[in-house]
Formats: sequence, structure tokens, C-alpha cells
Amino acid sequence: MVSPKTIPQYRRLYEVLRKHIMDGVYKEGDLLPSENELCQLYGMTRPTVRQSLSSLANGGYIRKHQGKGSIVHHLPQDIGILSVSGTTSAVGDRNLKTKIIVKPVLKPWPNDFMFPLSELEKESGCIYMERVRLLDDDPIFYDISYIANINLPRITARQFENRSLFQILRDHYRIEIKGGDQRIKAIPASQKISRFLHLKKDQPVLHLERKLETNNPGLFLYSSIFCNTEKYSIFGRF
Amino acid sequence: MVSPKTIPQYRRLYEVLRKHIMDGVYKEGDLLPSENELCQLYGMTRPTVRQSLSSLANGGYIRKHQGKGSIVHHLPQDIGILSVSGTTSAVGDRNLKTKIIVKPVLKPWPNDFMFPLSELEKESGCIYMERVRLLDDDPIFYDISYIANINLPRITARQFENRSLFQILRDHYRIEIKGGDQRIKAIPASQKISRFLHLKKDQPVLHLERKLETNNPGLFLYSSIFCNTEKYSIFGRF
DNA sequence: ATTTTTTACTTGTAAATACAAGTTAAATAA
DNA sequence: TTATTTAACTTGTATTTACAAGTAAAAAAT
Repeated sequence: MVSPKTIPQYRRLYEVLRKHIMDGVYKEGDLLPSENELCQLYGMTRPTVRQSLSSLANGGYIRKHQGKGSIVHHLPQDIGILSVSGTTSAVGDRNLKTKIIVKPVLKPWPNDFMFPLSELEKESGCIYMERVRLLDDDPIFYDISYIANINLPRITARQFENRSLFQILRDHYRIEIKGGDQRIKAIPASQKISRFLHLKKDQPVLHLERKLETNNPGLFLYSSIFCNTEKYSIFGRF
Repeated sequence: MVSPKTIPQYRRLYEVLRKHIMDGVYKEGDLLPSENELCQLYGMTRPTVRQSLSSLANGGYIRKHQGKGSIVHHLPQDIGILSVSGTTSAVGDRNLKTKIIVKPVLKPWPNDFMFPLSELEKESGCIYMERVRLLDDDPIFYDISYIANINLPRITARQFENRSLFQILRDHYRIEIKGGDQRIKAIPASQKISRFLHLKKDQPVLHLERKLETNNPGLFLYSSIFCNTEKYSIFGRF
């Protein structure tokens, strides 16, 4: 395991406030403490506090209004980095389950992979897995993940049921997701996908192809996600 | 027209660099001038320069690497519809044409509108229009726009062909898009949509419901966009 | 020649300070 | 009472300074 890096102050405050928002300490529409108050409360200077608030605003947790303050915005329900919002009911973590369809296995990369790969990635082979994610026991996502087998000892032996892949990478390998790109399409459901997502064949599904960056340069996480959007929508901010 | 507001320095540099990247002055993989060099070139201090670069990184134009520099990233060439960050849209305007299907008209809001509306919005009625947007002469988007009729004199009389609605709002009313929320679904094409997008009925289309915020608090722009993703993907960053 | 160390870059984090500009409510004047 | 002005907040922009940490290439040692 890797040596623990010191976490920057602005990151710490970001995590604290984010958790408070997610836990309902600050509710939607609430005014966050002013920047100066946060400075006092957490013993930082305004630029540092502002960096935290910028990140929060960027992630859609708050809105900033000059002269007014920072207002808590709707709560994006995270599924990894993907956000989902139901039409009416708010979704909690407890309703989200993960079922493994293909256990993590080491194999060569597919030909014509959806993203270009580096030489190192190609040589290393990829760890492959397929999962279904259920929301309130409805299968919503079919998730095919690929990650280069670089410095990930024993990963295929780990327990993935009901745990986020992100969480495992973070806890055991200190790998954090920093951001990524995605392509989005609407496609007809294949036989396989329709079966797993309880849809009729050729019914529209959302298809996301994503390349996620990690704090380990050169190490990316790829996924191809099929999404049943009949009851839920994918939610985004920009 | 409204008095010209002074544009912040960091915004100016952001626009300059963004334009250079889009115009190919800096190509994919190129290293941008270092922060200190940019300070000298544009006569600003490093925090100001860093604010510009943060915005660029956030919009997916560059990647920053500690110790190395800022590297120009893959251009969100496809359709910058998910990354409206910045004052202008991220699409190369040359290939993008707009055809009006329903000219801007003032009418009451639909019942069961896709987003909740404020009282002021409801009273004001909405300006409604339908447009098809073509990329290389292929119809890709069917765009239904709604905007509350608040302080927008003569807007229904304006020329919308081949001009962005954003551009008109910006030039004539000094309204800028600051960000927004969206919901994404995959749905079967209706008769109407399939006709306009040259698709068969019930073929999958991407459906985006968006609420865009402006610099005028209380004024939002809503749109319902149907998107043919057979040839093009929607591209996004997070 | 090869490896190691140093050096000179790069971006990242953080403080202290100042003023501009938007918002709100209290104080004041009509 | 009502309207206006003022004052006290809020966030936005910008400068200056300092050091930490990552990268890459030159310099030195083997």
C-alpha cells in the first residue's frame, strides 16, 4: 500500500461540507455559512475557503450568488460519478445494489477498443468485469468495466458485491478518480442487454462510453454502460 | 442596448486561449506556455492566470500536470452541447446550421412543464420556438426552446436563422448562460421527431431536458432536445 | 558508458491584503 | 406611512509573497 499523502486544507473543507450537504445538515435552499465565517470556523484564509466552495459549485452541490451567499443546490445522487434522479422519489445509497455477472478476470484488450490505448496498457492486459446495478431492485445499469493491470495485485480476488469499484481502488490501492470523458448515445437494446435490464429487444437504452482518469497518470478506468432510462433519468450539470 | 460591462482579466485570457486552441494555434498534445510566461505575456499575476487555466481545464480544453505544464486536450469537436462552459458555444460554427420550424411566438406555458416554474415566469408567458440543427447538412438536433418573456422586447421579431439563440440573447440583451442542469434519457422517436431527424419511427433518440441559468437571476432558458446519435455522439466531461 | 545527483524548471497550496460589486435590511427623509 | 438613502453585510477580482512538490534534463560521479 502507498504512503498516505497529506490532504490539502481546501480539499478537507470540501469533503466536510460535501458530507454535510449529503447528510442533510444543510438542506436544499439553505445558505451555507459565509466565506468569512468558514475562514474562522476552519482556520483558513478566504482564498483557501473559496477554492473549496468553487469545487462544490463545480460539482453542483451549491450555487454561489454575489452579494447573497452560497446556496445548497439539489442533491446529486451519485452512482460512482454518474448521477441519477428519479422522477419523484429521492434515491438513497441503500437502494443501490450491485450484482456481478462476470467476475473480475485478467484478459487481453478487445480489438477495436472504444478508446485508444497506450503501449503500456496494451502490454499489461486488462482486468475485465461485468456488473448489473439495481435501484430499488430494478436493474438500471449494465456496466462493463476495463482497467489496465498495472500495479493492482490480487484485485481479481477481491469482493466486489455491493461495493463500488471506486471504493476498492481507493481503499486498497489509493487510486482516486479525478475526472474523465464520456460519449453518450441512444441505441437499441441488444438481446443480452434487454435481458439483463428487463427490456424488450430494440427498446432504446442510453449508452455511455467513459474514460476515467486517476491520480495515477497512465492508469485509466474504462467503462461501457448501458442504462435503462424508462423510470430514471441520468442527471448532469454543466 | 445595455452598458458594456468590464470583462475580468481572467475571463479575457480564458477566451483568448480557448480561441487559440479551437483555431489550432495550440494543437492536441501541445504544451501551453507556462503560467509564469502567460503572466508576462498578458501582464497578469499567477493567481489570475491560474484562474483562466482552471476554467480551461474544467471545460476539458487542457489537462494540467504538476511539474510538467498544461497540455492541450482532445477538442470537444463533436458537439459541445454538454459543455456550454464559457460565453460562446464550443461547437465549430462553420458546419452547424439552424433551420426554424416554428418561429418565436409568445404563448402560455404548457401544463405539466418539464421543470417547475416561478410565479413570475408563469405570469410572463413563454417565448416558444422549434428549430432543427444540422451538422454537415444532416439533421442532428430537434430543439424546442422556452424562455420566459421577461425583459426581452422585440425578440419574436428577430432573425434566428443560422444564429445561436445564445448569441442573440448575448448581443441584444446582454444575457449570458452561466450553467445549468439536464436530464438525459433514451426514448423511441415519435412520428414527428423521426420525420425531422430522418429516422425510422421508434428508433432510439437521445432526449435532453435542460434548464439553463443566465446572469439574470430568475431568468432561465429551457429546452427539450431530441438528438440523433447514429453518426455523432454527445460528448461530455466531468 | 552508465548511474546518480543536482539544478532548474513546472504546477500546487496557502497566506495576507485590497478594493469592486451585488444584496439586504436598517436608518433616515419625505 | 412611504420612499429613499445609508450601512453592513455578501461574493468577485486581483496583487504580492512564499514555499511545497512533481518533472526533466543537465551535471557529476561511478
